[in-house]
Amino acid sequence: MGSVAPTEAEVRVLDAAEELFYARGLQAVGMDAIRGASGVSLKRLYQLFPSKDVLVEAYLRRRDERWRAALASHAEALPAGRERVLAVFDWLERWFAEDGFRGCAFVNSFGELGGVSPAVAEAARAHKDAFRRYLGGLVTEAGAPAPLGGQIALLAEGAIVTAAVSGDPGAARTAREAASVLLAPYFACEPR
Amino acid sequence: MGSVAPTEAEVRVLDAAEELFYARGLQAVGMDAIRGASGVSLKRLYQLFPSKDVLVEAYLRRRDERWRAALASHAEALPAGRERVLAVFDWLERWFAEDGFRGCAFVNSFGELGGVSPAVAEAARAHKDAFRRYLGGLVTEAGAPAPLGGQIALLAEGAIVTAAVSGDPGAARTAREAASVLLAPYFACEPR
DNA sequence: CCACGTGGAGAACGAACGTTCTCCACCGTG
DNA sequence: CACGGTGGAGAACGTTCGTTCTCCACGTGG
Repeated sequence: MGSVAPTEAEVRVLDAAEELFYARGLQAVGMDAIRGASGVSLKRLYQLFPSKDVLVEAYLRRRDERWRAALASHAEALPAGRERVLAVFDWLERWFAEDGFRGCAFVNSFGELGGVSPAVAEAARAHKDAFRRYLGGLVTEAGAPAPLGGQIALLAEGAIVTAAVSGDPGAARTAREAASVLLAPYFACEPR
Repeated sequence: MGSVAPTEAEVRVLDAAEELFYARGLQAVGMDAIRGASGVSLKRLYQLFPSKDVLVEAYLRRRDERWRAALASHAEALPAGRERVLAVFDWLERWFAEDGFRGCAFVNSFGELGGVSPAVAEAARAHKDAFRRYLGGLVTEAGAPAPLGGQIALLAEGAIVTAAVSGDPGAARTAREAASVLLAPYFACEPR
């Protein structure tokens, strides 16, 4: 599964692609815009990514890895348990408040091309699956029953889409409170 | 706010637009495809909807009205109260299991064009707002505190996006169970 | 100096698409 | 029959975009 070390031009292209695709959508961004934003010539761009589809898939792959790594690194600053589960929602809230937040890149891509591109649909499915499994792990390692992971994942998904469409980062806090209630029976006597 | 009675051609165009836009996305469907599916000539199509943007907005407007009316008509078959709130998730489950279900048309449209078309972003915002307010009404008329409406709305949103991306209608049941737990404290002694 | 490969800038090409225009068949009225 | 208006089929137009091609400047090895 190893990618070789990416060249600097590759990084610049992927950075530009991520910024533009996420902000404006996949189809609204042309290869020319990516060339302009990355400063990489069209010829080199097509050497690195032989078609736009390939670039879109690379964008989604890198975004998936980075997003989940950032979440994990935030959650794992806390000891396993209830607090670590709830920390997910704190991380979401910070994300929602970032400039240019526009929801989940995978949900957006799925909405745009999921009906027409199996590769995009599959990337979204895999990302959401990994997220759900990760959350499930947090929940069971906290000592709560596994099915609760699915419920808490639903709250997180709902918060992401609601924060995106309504523009209100507070959805994260609402979700956190609901998750806290769902978790409560398994941590009966601990405070907060 | 009255629209005049729609002509038969208008209905045929909107039916075709809804089917195609929902299944494939907004930008992936050309005016020619809508003309073909509706059997209405291009000239007439442009008389009825002077541009694709206008047609997209009409599609979203009609879909919003119909979707919320269908939900309301299902929920209101039950008496106000806890059951009526939970009935929302039963209705969602049936929707998820329909052929061609591909998530929320507004979330999909927002993902595709929300970053680039204020009209689409606003349509999605308004739809989600109305849904949240409706659910809030169900919750408070059941005697539960209003903030619970927001939590339950998050579960519903999460179920919709999860069912769409993963293809599993069971997300509705997971959400229903979580909602039932959140509701429980306010209906302490009733069964099921 | 020359041959040569590399890479950049941007023109060019072909397809798709939104929108408009042309042409014609059809229909009701004098 | 002449005539005008309506609407359909689909060609045409202009633009955008993914992709490829042309041209040239530059640096390297003989």
